[in-house]
Amino acid sequence: MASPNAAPRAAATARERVRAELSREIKEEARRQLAASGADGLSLRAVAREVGMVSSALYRYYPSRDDLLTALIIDAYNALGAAAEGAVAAGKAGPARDRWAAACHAIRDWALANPHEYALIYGSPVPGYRAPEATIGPAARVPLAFVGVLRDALDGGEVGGTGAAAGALLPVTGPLAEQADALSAALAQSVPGPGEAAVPPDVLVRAVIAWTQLFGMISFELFGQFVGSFEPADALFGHAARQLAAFVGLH
Amino acid sequence: MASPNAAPRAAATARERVRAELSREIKEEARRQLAASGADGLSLRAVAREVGMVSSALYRYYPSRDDLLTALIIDAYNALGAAAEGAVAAGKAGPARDRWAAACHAIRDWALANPHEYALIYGSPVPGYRAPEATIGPAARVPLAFVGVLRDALDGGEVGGTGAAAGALLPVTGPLAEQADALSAALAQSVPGPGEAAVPPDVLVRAVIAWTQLFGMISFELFGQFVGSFEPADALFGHAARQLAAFVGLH
DNA sequence: TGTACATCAGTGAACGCGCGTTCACTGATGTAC
DNA sequence: TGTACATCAGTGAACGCGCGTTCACTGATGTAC
Repeated sequence: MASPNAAPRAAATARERVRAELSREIKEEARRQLAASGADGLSLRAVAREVGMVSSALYRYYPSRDDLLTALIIDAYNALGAAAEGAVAAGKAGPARDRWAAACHAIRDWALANPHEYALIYGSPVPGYRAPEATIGPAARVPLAFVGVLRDALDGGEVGGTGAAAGALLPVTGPLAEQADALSAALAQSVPGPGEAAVPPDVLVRAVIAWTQLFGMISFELFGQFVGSFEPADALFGHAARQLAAFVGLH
Repeated sequence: MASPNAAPRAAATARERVRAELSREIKEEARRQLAASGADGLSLRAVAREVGMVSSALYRYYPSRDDLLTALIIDAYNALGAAAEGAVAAGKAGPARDRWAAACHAIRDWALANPHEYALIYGSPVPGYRAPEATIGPAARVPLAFVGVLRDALDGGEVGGTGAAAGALLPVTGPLAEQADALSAALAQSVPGPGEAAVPPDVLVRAVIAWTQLFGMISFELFGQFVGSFEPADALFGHAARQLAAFVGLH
């Protein structure tokens, strides 16, 4: 803001404010079209039409269709990440297992409310589109929210240790153990976060399994693989969320 | 074949054989384009060009682009189903847990070898396309292959009963239990199959969880969510397949 | 075996559509002195 | 406060593309007697 080579004036000029406003408005309309008809239904010309501009004018705001799509992808990751983080934070007082399940529910709720945005980030890749690096950070928020739950639980002694329950758990060995160790180390140093305990590899691997299960189940629900069996999937989802939190070893 | 109102001659006429041949050739070319550039890259005109026909001629074989797509979807489901069934059958002599894991590996291998066909059936729905009833049967082959493993295992006493291992397993109750009961009953009567034992609801639910985990993990691998952590995912996959077979309760 | 007719496969032109992107331009808004 | 100039937003026309589908047509292949 007040840095030497920032905007010419400390406050945003009128032009800049209008520009930011219109950028937002264009993105909003694009999101509306995405929600209505999916990523393929997103057309620059249609967005321009709706915003009341000529199509070429959009190029003053987004250099190409892909850039607009990238903005939507980043927003979607951030919205979903925020939902997960919010659920975790809201459950601060309760047991770790509940926080984990709450994050799962928040993610599902968001996905059901925003199916096309979900499909955009977790469905088949958009053909011809290559996700830029800027999406990596926002995409990591959901997994990091789960890691946050794990760390808090580790700090509070809320992981594993029931003994009997561990009977059906397979040991993590070989190359998988190496990958998990490396990830655990990377998390410990790059994300100082609240908890200080490093996540043990076997817990991390079980968490990854739970994480993939979550998104597999949501995708199946959204993409129609449950028709005629577990539809509506609310009961299945609630059970699975709790079951997998238990599987991870959370109390 | 020899029924009264079948084809005019018992044997297919030359014309019919040519027609069947060309239908196959068109579908093959369509599959090639699908594999090369995904469902959106599939264009009737391009297929016609490659097959050496004028685009309108395709309409003698497939009434519309959607019908061609449907044919590809059915083939994909059948190919994947056959792969899963084959893996199960090949493991007949071994323990149930291995048969389950073998099916998982067969499915993943197929998905990695045919990513666009996988995306076609398990990725985000193709916009504007509505899957006809004819896809239901082929789509059921994979889940039914898993059910087959469960039934054989139940017949052979290869499910559950370890006691200690069941500690981390949550009971299946309420509406979920009802859905699972209904599905179990439907399976028992509509698919007589090899095993005679009905699948207990809690086993069925755990199997569904394992099933969704499998596809979640494959989708994450294929769609790039593991980059930088568990890539390559071979070790993770092998572990997860065995771990979830154990989770289901298979020996 | 031969002729008259019906069926079918494939052609080529056309319809109507929408798309992403570029480019030279006109005004309006801002900046410097 | 006023003028000269630079920056920027938005216009309108155009380029070049490919698509799915329809339709009247020409030949070739089959069928019936």
